[in-house]
Formats: sequence, structure tokens, C-alpha cells
Amino acid sequence: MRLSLINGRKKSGSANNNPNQETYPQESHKLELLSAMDIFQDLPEQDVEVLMDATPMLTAIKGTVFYGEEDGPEVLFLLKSGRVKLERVSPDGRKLTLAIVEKGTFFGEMSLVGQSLIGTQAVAIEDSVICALSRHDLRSLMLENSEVALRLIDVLARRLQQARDDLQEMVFNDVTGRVAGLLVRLADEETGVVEGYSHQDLAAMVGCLRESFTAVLDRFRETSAVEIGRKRIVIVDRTQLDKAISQRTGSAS
Amino acid sequence: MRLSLINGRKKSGSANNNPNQETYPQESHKLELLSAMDIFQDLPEQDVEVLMDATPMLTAIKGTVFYGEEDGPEVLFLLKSGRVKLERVSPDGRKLTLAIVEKGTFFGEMSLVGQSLIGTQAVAIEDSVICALSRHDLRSLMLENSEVALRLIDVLARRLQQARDDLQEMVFNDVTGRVAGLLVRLADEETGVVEGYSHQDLAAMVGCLRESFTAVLDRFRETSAVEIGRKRIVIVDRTQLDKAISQRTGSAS
DNA sequence: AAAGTTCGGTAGTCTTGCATACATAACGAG
DNA sequence: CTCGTTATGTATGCAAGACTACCGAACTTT
Repeated sequence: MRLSLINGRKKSGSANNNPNQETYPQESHKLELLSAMDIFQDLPEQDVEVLMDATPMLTAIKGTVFYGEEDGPEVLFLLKSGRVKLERVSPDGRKLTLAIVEKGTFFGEMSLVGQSLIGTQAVAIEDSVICALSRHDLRSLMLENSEVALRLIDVLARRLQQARDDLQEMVFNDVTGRVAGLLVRLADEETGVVEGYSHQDLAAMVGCLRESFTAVLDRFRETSAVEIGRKRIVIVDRTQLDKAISQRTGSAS
Repeated sequence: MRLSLINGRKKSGSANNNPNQETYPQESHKLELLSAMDIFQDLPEQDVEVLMDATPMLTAIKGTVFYGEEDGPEVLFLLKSGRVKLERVSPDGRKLTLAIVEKGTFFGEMSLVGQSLIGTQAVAIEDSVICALSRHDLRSLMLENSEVALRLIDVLARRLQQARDDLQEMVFNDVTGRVAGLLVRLADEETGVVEGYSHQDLAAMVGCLRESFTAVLDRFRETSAVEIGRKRIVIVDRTQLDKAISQRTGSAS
């Protein structure tokens, strides 16, 4: 399925390759963190400072479900650092991962509409620092700073396109094709490595059973398309994966 | 699946119950039509007039694929009257209906991003009158009128939620559940009538074969949950449909 | 009214992937 | 180093639904 990483802005302001090095947030970090947000790029620094005072900051450690157990407040979450997974849970406990949110961008957009993220859970998959911007504050921010609104629209439009791509892939492709697509999308461009996800995690992204995922993966291994390690998959022959994808999809995006 | 009608604003300004009565658009209509758009509600009338001059108007007769054969211009479409279906087509010809757009709202939002509606076709399912607003014009409009941007954000956020709901329903529900959900959503509140869609159309909305749809529908008929006519389905016992939906989904929305 | 086209009903085969049930291995905390 | 936990490998029955192949009825176009 077309599930993709929801990226913040590309150019990473400063070099932070040691996510674990970062400790609990301090006021001094806030300014830097906020101005790194994708939707605040055009915002003058002084406005960011004002914003800073209005947004409480919280830290979620890896594995925490920090939103979604029950209806939360109407706020837009700003992910400063770390990574967050948005997922839906069926009554019988199956899970579907809708998206993975990377640092520098927002989530919880339903708060914009006055509804909270219905039925959606937000889970930190890495230690994360998150701001909560109230609906009201965001609204007045956007009224005064149209550029922020335009950025937001831009991002929302992309995500809508993305969500529809996901749906399309779910309908037109079988599990094999979806798994292939997922691997290609998750893999590191250079090395072809997909790391940090269990089969369970990956299965929740393509909407199938863990067993089915394992089986598909194993078929790829037999044909030497991939190599498998614990929580680690390496794409060896990408052409095979590509072929599996375009079986029925054609190609697209 | 959760596929829903994308509605314009509820209160229909004037009484137009005779869509077929309406002929080709005249300048005199334009003002009225434009101010009925959901995203232009807060716009002062004079601004609407300016806008009016900038937007070419076109008419698409029922059945026309007026966008998507090849990449079109980067515009936001404003649907003045009629109805439009957004669909994806797989290389082997299968179709998936993403959404049905009703009059008074927009579509083609991807154009804002510089990506077109990739792989998406827009088909008029009723004779429709459509405006095309250029990316540039929309942008300047929003910069001067933040309320328009806010409305747009509101609508986009809802659609994103909707698209994710669709995805969830596709993954968690079987065809029976999806069909039940679709019927309930499409049916007239009062009468329970779903009219104007062929089995083929409906199958494309839940992402299954026409034959499968017919089979499911027939099972509902056997248990007297629905009555069937040509291009017409009447929900008789809604509780049965509801039961089929919540089999695995729980409920949601 | 004749021909063509869309619509809907049915039936049988075959594949996919779900559901279930274990088994084994790697890891991590004590 | 041991025990509990997490991650992964495998196997098998079974049902849903895709795919294929028709057939007749209703509509519509000329």
C-alpha cells in the first residue's frame, strides 16, 4: 500500500544524527524547534517566539500511546523530534497503520474541524517531543499570517493525495504487490535497508496478517530479492519488487 | 467502504430542483453560482465579482471524462451544478470511485501543489457546470482573504479524515460489510432509496467485482433487508445492514 | 420495430489470504 | 545464565471473492 512517511521539510536545519542524545526539552530549544516546522517556514522569528509561549510541550517515550484512548482536546500536534505512528484499531484488536509522522511536521488535523482524531491512535515509535497548539491559537495565527495557512493547505493536499493512493493500492494490488511497494518506500535510498520494524509492524502497514507478510517476504527471499535479518530487511534485487508492484497497478506516483 | 458524498454547503440558496431545466451558463448566473461555493462563504460580494471575471466556465455533459485522460492544467475546479465522480483506473481497466463531488464545492485540490490529480479521472455523472480557478488566482485570493484559506483547510481536513476512514473500512470489513455501509450512506434519509447507480457503479465504490456486489445484494434481498429494482435499491430493514457493518468495524463515525 | 447496448442474475473454478496452532530463535532484564 | 518476552518460521484447513462464461431482460437509438 501506498502508505508513506509523512515528512517534514527536507533540509534538516542542524545536524542531529543522535536522536538518543537529546534529553528532555528545554526552553532554549523551543525556538529552534518551532521554526523548523514545515508550516511555519515563512513565519517571522518574533511570531514564532509568541507562539512558543502559547504551546505546552510534552515528551512521549517510545511505545507510548499518547493520544486516542478516548477523545482528547482539540489541538494540532506539532512533532518536534522523534517519530509518531497514526493507527486505527478494530474492535477485535487488529491494527492498521495510516501513516508515520516524522519530525518537523504536524498531525491531528481533525482538530482543525472541531472534531478530534476519531478512532485514531497516535503512538510514539521513538522518544518524541510534541507541542500542542490549540485550535483557537492556530486560527488566529493563520488569519494574521496567510502563508502559514497556505503551507498547511499544501501539506493537507499532499496527504489527501497520499491517502487516496493508499486506498487505490489496497484495492488494486494483492498482498505481494503491497508488500513490495512498502519495502521499496521504506528502504534507505542508498543501501536498500529497511530497519527497525517487526513483521507485525509492517503487516499493519499493508493491512494483512503478520503470517501473510512473513510468507510473502519469504518468497522474496527464496528468489534472492531480499535478505532477511531480525528487524532488518535488505533489498538486494529491486527489479523483482518493482515487477511485483506493477503487476496490476501499472505504476503511478 | 466509507466513501461518502462530498457535500457543498447544506442550505441550498435557491430552489433548483430541476437540474435538467438549466441550460448553458450565462453571465447572469455566475455571480449567484460562485457565492454559493462552500469555500467562498465569507467572501464579500465584490470580491466574488472580480473572481467571476477570472474564471472560465465550462459545461460537461453527463458521462464525459473531462479530466484525467492526460495531464491537464493546474487548476482548482469549482463545481457549480451537477455531480462529478472522481475515479482511479487500473491498467487492466478496473475502476475505483474515490468520491462523488456534489455541487457547491471544489475538487482537483492537488493542483495547488503542482501535482495534478495523478492518475485520477473526473467524470460528470450529471450535466455539470464547472469553473476552473488557476493556481495563481487562488493563491492571491487566499492571501488577501484568509477566511477562504481557512474554509479550504476545513474541507481538506474532512476529506483526509474521510479518505482514511475509507481505507480503514476497506481493510477491516469484508465486501458484505462494505456494501451495507455504502447503501446506508447513499440512501435517502427519509425513504431509504438508493437510485441512479448501476451495480457496476456501486461495485466500483466498494472496490469489488460487479458480480460480487450483485451476490451480496441478493443475500440482503433474501433476508428482506432490501428491495431491488432496476438502478434502484430500497432499504427496508436497516438494522440488518447496520449489523453487517459493525461485524468487525465496531462502528466509527 | 429491429438492432444494439446497458443492466442484472447465476454458476463453477481456482487462488489468495485469513484463521489457528505451534515451534524455535533471539533478545533483554534480573 | 536463566527466564520471560518478542520476533519469526511453518503448516493446514477453509471461506471469500476474483475470474470466467453465459443468458435474458430492459432500455434506447434509429
